[in-house]
Formats: sequence, structure tokens, C-alpha cells
Amino acid sequence: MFRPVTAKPDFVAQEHDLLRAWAERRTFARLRAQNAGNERWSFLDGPITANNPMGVHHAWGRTYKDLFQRYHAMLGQDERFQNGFDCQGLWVEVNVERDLGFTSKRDIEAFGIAEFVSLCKQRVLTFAARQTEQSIRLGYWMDWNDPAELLRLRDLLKADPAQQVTIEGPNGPVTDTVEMVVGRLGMPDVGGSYFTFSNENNDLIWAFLAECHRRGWIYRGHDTMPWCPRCGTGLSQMELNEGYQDREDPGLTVRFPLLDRPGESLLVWTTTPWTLAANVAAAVGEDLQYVKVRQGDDLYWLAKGTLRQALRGPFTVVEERPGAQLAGWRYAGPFDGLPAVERAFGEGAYEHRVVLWDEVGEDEGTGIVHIAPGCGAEDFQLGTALGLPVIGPIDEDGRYVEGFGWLSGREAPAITEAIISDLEQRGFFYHLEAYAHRYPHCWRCGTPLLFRLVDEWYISMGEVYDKPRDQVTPAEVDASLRYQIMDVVDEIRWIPDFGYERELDWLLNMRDWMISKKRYYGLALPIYDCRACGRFDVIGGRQELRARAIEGWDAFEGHTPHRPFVDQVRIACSSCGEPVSRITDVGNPWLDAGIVPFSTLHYREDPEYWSKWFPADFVTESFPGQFRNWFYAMLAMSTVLRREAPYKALFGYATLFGEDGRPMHKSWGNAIEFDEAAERMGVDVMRWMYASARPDDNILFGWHAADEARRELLVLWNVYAFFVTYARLGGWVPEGQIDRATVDAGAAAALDRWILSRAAATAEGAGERLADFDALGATRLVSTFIDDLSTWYLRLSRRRMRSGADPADRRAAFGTLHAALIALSRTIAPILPFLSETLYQNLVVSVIPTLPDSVHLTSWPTDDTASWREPALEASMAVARSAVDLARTLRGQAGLKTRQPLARLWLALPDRDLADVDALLEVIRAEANVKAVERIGDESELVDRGVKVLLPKVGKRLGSRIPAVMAAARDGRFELHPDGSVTIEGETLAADEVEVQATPRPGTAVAHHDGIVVVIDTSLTPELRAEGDARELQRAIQDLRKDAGLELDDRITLWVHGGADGSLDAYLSSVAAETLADDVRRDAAPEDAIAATVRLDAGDVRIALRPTGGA
RNA sequence: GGGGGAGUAGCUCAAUCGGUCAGAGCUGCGGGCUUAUAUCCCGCCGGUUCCAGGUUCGAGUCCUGGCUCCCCUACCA
Repeated sequence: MFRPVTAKPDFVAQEHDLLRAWAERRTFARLRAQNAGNERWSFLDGPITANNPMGVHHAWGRTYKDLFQRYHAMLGQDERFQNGFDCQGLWVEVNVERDLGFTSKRDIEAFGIAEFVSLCKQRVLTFAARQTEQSIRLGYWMDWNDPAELLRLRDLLKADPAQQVTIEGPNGPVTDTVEMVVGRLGMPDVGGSYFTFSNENNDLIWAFLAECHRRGWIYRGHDTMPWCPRCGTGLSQMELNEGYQDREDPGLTVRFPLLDRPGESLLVWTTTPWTLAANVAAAVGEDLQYVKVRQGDDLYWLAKGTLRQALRGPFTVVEERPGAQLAGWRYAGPFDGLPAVERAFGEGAYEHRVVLWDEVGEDEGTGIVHIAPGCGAEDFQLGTALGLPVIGPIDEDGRYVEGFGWLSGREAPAITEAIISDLEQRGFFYHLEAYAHRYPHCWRCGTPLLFRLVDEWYISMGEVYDKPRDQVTPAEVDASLRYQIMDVVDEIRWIPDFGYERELDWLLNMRDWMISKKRYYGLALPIYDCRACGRFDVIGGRQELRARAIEGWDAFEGHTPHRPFVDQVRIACSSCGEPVSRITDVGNPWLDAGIVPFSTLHYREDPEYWSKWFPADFVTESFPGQFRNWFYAMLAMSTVLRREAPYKALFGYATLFGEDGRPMHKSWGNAIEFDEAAERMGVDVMRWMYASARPDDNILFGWHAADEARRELLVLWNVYAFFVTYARLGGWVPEGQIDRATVDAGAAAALDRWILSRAAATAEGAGERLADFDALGATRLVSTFIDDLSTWYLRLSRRRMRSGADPADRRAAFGTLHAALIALSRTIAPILPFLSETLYQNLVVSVIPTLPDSVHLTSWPTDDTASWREPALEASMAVARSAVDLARTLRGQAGLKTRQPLARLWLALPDRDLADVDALLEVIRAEANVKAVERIGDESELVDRGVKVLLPKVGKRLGSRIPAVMAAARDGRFELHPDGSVTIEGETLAADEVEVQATPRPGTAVAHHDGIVVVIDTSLTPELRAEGDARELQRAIQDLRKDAGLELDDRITLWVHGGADGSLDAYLSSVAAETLADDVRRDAAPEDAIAATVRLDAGDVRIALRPTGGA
């Protein structure tokens, strides 16, 4: 027997119950065992940053990851189910610094690098545990570590990283120091999620870098780079774009007095006054026109095209020259007295002068550009080309270094006002105004970036050829990594397809990959830069390092490859033999995530395993940013190591916003925490919202949207609750198996066959959509089916399931609905793992012990349901539904309630092939509540024959004749031929170019749609009126029962007082039967009975009821 | 600055190869639903498909120009 079902489900409580049940029954482990060794489907997880609790936006991606993996598991495919955590990088450091109250790198050095790195690892373990708990709550089935075990390791790591610990791995216990066990997380002997801080991950990146070096692609660049003064590190091109923000800076115009032209000055514009101390030149455009203007006693040079925007007050132009003639003019710099400037200029015997630069324009400023090669990337390039001296004025923290007089030690960006007033006093100032522009900020801490002269390490991405890609020769591709990556991109399916173009665009435009960061926690770059000879070595792994070590190995032994221990090891330079230390830089974190197609698939330890699971069939992430981050890093690393694609299909989805369309932000009140969402709306509701979102559009997430999703699931719940309630009342249980055989025994066989056909079509269609990574398509099909099931099948079948129905028919109805619900439960299992399981547990497990004890252990349903398909019957039922809609429309117009029976309905059906027409007519008759349905044809006075011209078929052929033909068809001016062809306006259309349809004759009250014409008989006989009254009475009694809070099977005594003409009497016994009345009295009810008044055609009637028996 | 995408009802979104009448849901109003459903159904209100041209028998859809928004990309001081 089924367990009773509440009409008001508590989804959240059900989800918690199922999480417990799955854990107890080891359902997931059994699923994995069931599929082990089968054909593989390889999903590769993009690592989630283990730095904070998971947000609802993560739940979007994790819903996709889970549902596609579950779908493939139902196909019987073997999967790895490995989650990944992104563990290394500045974002972790920034948070640990914040917790410790640090403000600069000096604080970290004073605190101790070893302890700082350990705290970073501890933070990762803390949030890996947290995110694991949250993911499990979401129903995300992965090979999770026990969160408590992760926290235990964290605590042990904090207490003493060197202590021995034993943990349980998949192949038995593993014993090592805590530090090394943490370093082995995710590896085969330890199991669970992969962690990018693992030894193997770091080691394989070393191998990758060594391979790059072997090919000559690693180099050290000396360049002016964007620099974050808070983090004390440069930012790569990938990171730069994340942080552009609108900002207001000073737009400062200064004058540089010309040394050889007394009284004359250059006018120069800058938005970074702090860089003026590093000025070495002023650039003009060779072909631009420059003018000398007089303002009072002053003479200024500037570009002619900038006069209006740059000058303040009246002026007179006194001279004009092309920029080329200005070149070489000497001028007095704004900070010439500073020792650093004197030193830089003195060494090269240099003086400030005007130089030519073809990048100079007139759109902004004065057309004369302040050049400080130590403070700007393009300035540096120009300076290098012209051999100008370079002045690097600031240190890691953004403070002026020694030699800048009163500026030294002060923070460069904060000192703008002091610099301006200083310039004013010394006569260099001309004008100041606010200037709004987009300026790069540090994407982690939000600090505005400065440009600073630094050494960083790069991987060369290879030349960009100045020709279309299809003209690049194979030899040229072999010489340029970026083109090799592009070839790999061609092999991949990009969803949505614009991803393909976007990735290629990035590859064509990207510059070399800056891989170094002057920080503490992260991949230790294995670069050993020899000061003695200037050559450098790149070590390809821990073993190689051990072999090459000449000192410090003992200090490193037993530690993960992190700072500071790895820094102890020195090797002998391969060129000159001198001892060399590792550069202290750590790596770009995208190296960590990019190597996972190799490190997590045991590329080195188990090549056979690797070749089975590589490339991944599927990866998915939110695409903002990832085309130049994770997607790119994997492509680059896979191309270098294998020159093949690391994944076959990539599915990207957009961004999650609050319900108001703005980014979620706590202070805006539109943010929803994952935990709150899970415990208030339930994760299945959340998953339904995500699965039915358009992935390439942003999703607006909020409580109202959740309510809509919940309502949809409630409809399904109600069908299920109805079924169980009545199956229990009727004592129905399935006989042995779920079987369609009972269906044909029922009186409503066509209806039953129809819903089963729809269930089969839904399973088939949803499977096709899921196989194509289209969750939205699958949910749309499911939604339609739920609607069919609820508003059509159940609506028409309710009577059949009540007591008193024909027993065989009743069994057929139960059997059908049971089978349909189970098919649906299996179809929605990947998307709604909880709701589907709740249904399955009751519909199957509680009554058929021989079947799998979880819906998630069943196979995808199409094999079982394919034979249920009857497309012609589905088409036929669609016609019936349209006809009933039309009848209801007509009733509405005529003011006749549906419960008022009518004598007749006339119906014309379209000329198409329809299955089970008799059953269809009966459905229409019952639903339209008429005594008889009469089919009408051409001969009827109610309809005409019309012709619908199928435009897509004939459009091209008819061309300009179309308007005339269409007009004639509309007016009925055509001639039908016996073979089905039609002549209209002299054009003959073949039978398959038109559809002959019934159309209403003018002047009749009819409704029509797509060849279906419905007419109702609106005349009411006394008998019909009485029957309508009886139904109205019955409905009122049922309402009253509900008001009285009676159970479905409570029996009553009924009073019906009034309705004096006696027309009701003939129906009272059937009313009594329907309302479970043992006794019907025709007199006034006692005072204590529950009563109401019903307005009937025959007059007002007073009804009352009271439970009978022991109630 | 360069490239891509989008613009459809008050809101969120549909509309197959260009096919003649642009549809759903939400919101609002009216009606209905003979005991699953605080649910659903029917109807009404609501549209210059961003604007202006063009191609075509026919344009939400294709082309050109403009406007607005989003994304990607870029060294502009």
C-alpha cells in the first residue's frame, strides 16, 4: 500500500529526509558501482574558489554539472564525479591578510611566510568543507570528502604540520605528515575532491613550464606594468580587464619652460601628476600642426587642434609650425632638482627634450604628451626605442623611493594636491580640472593601479601574423603557440556558439602570458635565475629538483612545494655551475586550474587511466572572464603538452543577478545567501529555476521567481497526491510490475494510451535535449507534460478513480496514472533529484520491492516507454482539446456555465488523419457537458469549405500572384477538384499545397480554429435546467462539506429545503450518492447543522448537512 | 577606438527556412472550474516588434544608416 500523501508538501523537510536516506543506503556509491567499467562519460570540473561560502550563483553552475552527470549516469555511463577546489592565489592571501589586520607585504614578512602560507591552506580547508556541505545540500552528487575530515586536517595542520596522521583512502589507510596528506588530497590513494594546491598539481605545472622553457618560450621581461600598491604585485593582462572602473582624476595642464626660447613654454597635459617627477621627455606628433599663442605675458606651444579644449582665457596665435620642427627642443623639467632625476640624467648626459611619437593625438590634452618611461607601458616602449633614461619613482607599496626629496616615502597617488601646489609655487602650473575616465583597479582589493617598472616572467604566445588565419602556413603555425591553440579551439564544440569566436578573438589579441607574482602563497615558480652568467634553468618536477639540488634539500624534504621551504633549495647553474636560488615569485593562479586535465587524471602516474578519461566530454562554467582564464589556461597547457583539445564540448552560461536586475549586493537588499535559499524555497525549486533559465542570458534570481517555479512543481505534486489518496481509498496496488497491459482494459483506453504516449514523448524529447546540453529544452517539455497530466488527463479521469466507478476502468486509470507518474519521475530525476525520489519511493519502492530502491538507480526511461508512442493519437487529442476550448468560449459568450448540460454540440473536424475519433468525440462530449456531439460536414448549413493556402510551400512559385490568391481563398472564390487540388484565381494548387478546412458560414454563432468548428445548442429544456440545478446543488453541497472540514469518506445527513416545483426530486438520489449522504430530508434543517443558500434556476434552496454516525 | 550580441505588451520572455492574424507567463479586471490543486481554465485590457530607409508578392526575422543597452577587446597621456 502507498504511504499517505499530504496536500501541502514541505519540500525542504523532504529534502533533508532524502539526504539522510541516501547516506544510509549508500545510494550514490551503489550507483557508481552499478556503472563501473561501462562506457565512460568524462566530466571535468572547473574548480570553485575555496575562499568563501558558496553563493546562489554557484548553485546555478552546480545544477548544470549535477544534472548532466546524473543524466549520463542514467544512461549507464561510468563517470569520475570529482569536484575541484581552487586553492592558491592572491584571493586567499587577501582574506588571510584581512583577518590578521595586515596592510602590506612587510606585515607578512614580519609574521613569517611559513605560518602565513599555513593559514592560507587552513582557510582553503575551512571553506572546502563548508562548500562541500552546501553542495551536498544542493543534491550535487560527487565523490565528496567528509567535511568533518577536512576540518580535522585543518586543525591538525594548525597544531603541528609535521605530526603523523592516518586517513582512510579508497584503497586503504594512508599515513603521512599532516602537511603531506593535505598535499595529496584528491590523488588516487586519498580520493575525494581535487585541490589545486596538491603536490601533483604543482609538480605537473613545473613539468609544463619546463617544457615551455625547452622550447624557448619562457623569458623575463623588463617592463612597466600595472601594479597594485596594496598587494605589492603586478597584474597580468588577464586580470586587468576585471577591474576597470569609472573614476575621476585630476586633468592637470603644466608648462615646461623652453631653455632655448626665453619666455616660451610647452603646455603638457597629464592625469597622473605623481608621474611628473619621472618625466624625461615631451612627445609631439610629427605631422600635427603646433602653434605658439600669447596669453598676457606668456607664450605657450600646443597643438593647433587642441586650442579650444586646452587653453583658458583669450589668446592670440603668433606662430605655427609642424611637430617635426619642434623635435629636439630642450626644456626645464618640473622636478629637475631632485637627486634621482639629476643622477638619471647625469649618467647619460641627457637633458629634457621634445621627441616625436606617432601615437600623439589631439582629442584630449594639448597635443604634447608627458613621457615617463618608468610610469607607463607605452612610455616605456617609446623610451626604449629612443634610448631615453628611465626613472622608476615608486617602490612596491607605491611610495616614492629615495632620491625624490620631500616626495620620498610618501604614497604617490595620495600626494596629488601637494604636487600641484608645489608646481604652482614654482611656476609650472597652468590649469587643473576634473577628468572622468575608466581606470584599471586591482580586481581583488579595488585599489587603483599604478604603473611601475618591474621584472616579470612570461610565456611567449608566439607571433601574430599579419594575414587571415587561413593563409597562415603549417610552418608558421608550428612556430607560434597561439595559432596552435586556435587549431585546438576548432576541434571543440562551443555552447553557445559565440564562445568559439570569442576565444579565437582573445587568442589573436592576447599578449604574452605573465606568469609571475611577487607574493607568498601559490605555485612556486621553478625558475632558477643565475646572477653569475645571466642564464636561467626551469626545473620540471620534484624529482628533478632533488637530483639537481646542491644544498637545502633537507630543509625542503617533507614539505609541500610551497614557500618558504622550497626556497631553501639551491641548484648549480647549468651554464656556469654557480649556485642558484629559486626566484621568489609565485605563479599565476590560472596555471593551477589549467593543469587539471592532466593532474587530476594522473597524466604521469597512470598514463593508461589518463588516456581513458582525456579529453573531457564536457566542461561548463559561467563564461564571463573564463575565455581568457580557465578555458584559455586549459587550452594553452593542453596544446603545449599534447597539441590536442582538453575538452570536447564547452557549455558557458551567463551571470546571476538579483530579482531587480542588479548584481546581488547585501546593502541593496537583493542578495540571497545559498543556505537561506535552500532552507526557504528548497533546492529542487532552485534547481528548477536554474534548469529552466536561458543559459546565455543573465538570470534574475529572487523569491518571486521561486514562487513561480514552486507553483509549477506543486501542480505535479497535486497530481501525485490525488493519485495516492484515491489509490489508497480504492485499495489499488500495482500487480507485480509497472505494466501498460491494464490500460487496454479500461473504458477510456484512448485517454490512457494518450497520456502514456505523451509520457514517452516527454522522456524521449527530454533525453535528446539533455544529451545536447540543453537543460532548458528539457524543462520546457516537462512543463508541457505536467500541464497535460494535470489539466487534461487527471481532470478527465477523476471520476474513474472514485468509488463506484467501473472496476476494470478504475484499475486501468490507476495503472495508467501510476505508470505515467513513474515515467515522469525518472525523466525529471536528473533535474529534480529530491522530488523525483519522493515520488519514486512511494510509487515504486513502497509497493514493488523487486525494483531498484532509488529513482537514481534506474535507467533513463526511454527503453521502457518507447513502445507507448502513438503520435496520431497525440495529434487527435490536441484537436479534442481545441474543440473543448472553443465550446467553453461559446458558453462564456452565451452565459451558460459549464455545469449546465446542453442538448447538442455540432462539430467539424479538420481533414487530417485522426486516430480514435469515437473516443475523441466522447471526450469532447463529456468535457463540454453536452448530451450529444454531432459531426457536421460540407453538406451542413453551418459550415462552408475553406481553403488554407500553405504559403511556405507555394510562396516562391506564386510570387506576386500571392495577394490575389490569398484574397480569393479568404472570400471562398475557389474550385475544389476530386484529386484534392484546388484552382484559385486561375492558379492550380496541388493537394499538398493547401489544407481544406471547415469554416463557419457567416451569420452563425460559432467558434473556429485551425479547421475545427464548434457550434452549441443554447436552447434549454426544463429537463436540462433541472439537471443543471442538480449539479449546482451538488457543487454547493461539496463546498459545504469542504467548509465543514469533512474527510473525503465522511458520510452525512443532508437537508434540502425549497425548490418548490419539485424538479429536483428526480436527481436527489444521485446527488445523495455523490455527496455521501445517507439520508436526504426535504424539510428545514436543525439549528446546529452547517447550512448555506444556493441560487438555482428553480428558486433559492436552503441546504444543510451534519455528519452521521459517530462523528 | 575596434569587434560581437541585444532592443518585441507595465514586467520576464517566445515566435522553425522570411509566410500574411506577433504569442505565453506574471500583474490588473471579469467569468468559470458538478471534492486533486490557496490550483487551474476561459475571456478582456495591454504592441508604431527602438527609429528611418531599402530588398521582397510578403519583414519581428534579411540589408543600410541612426539611437539605446550589454558583453568582449584596446597603451591613449
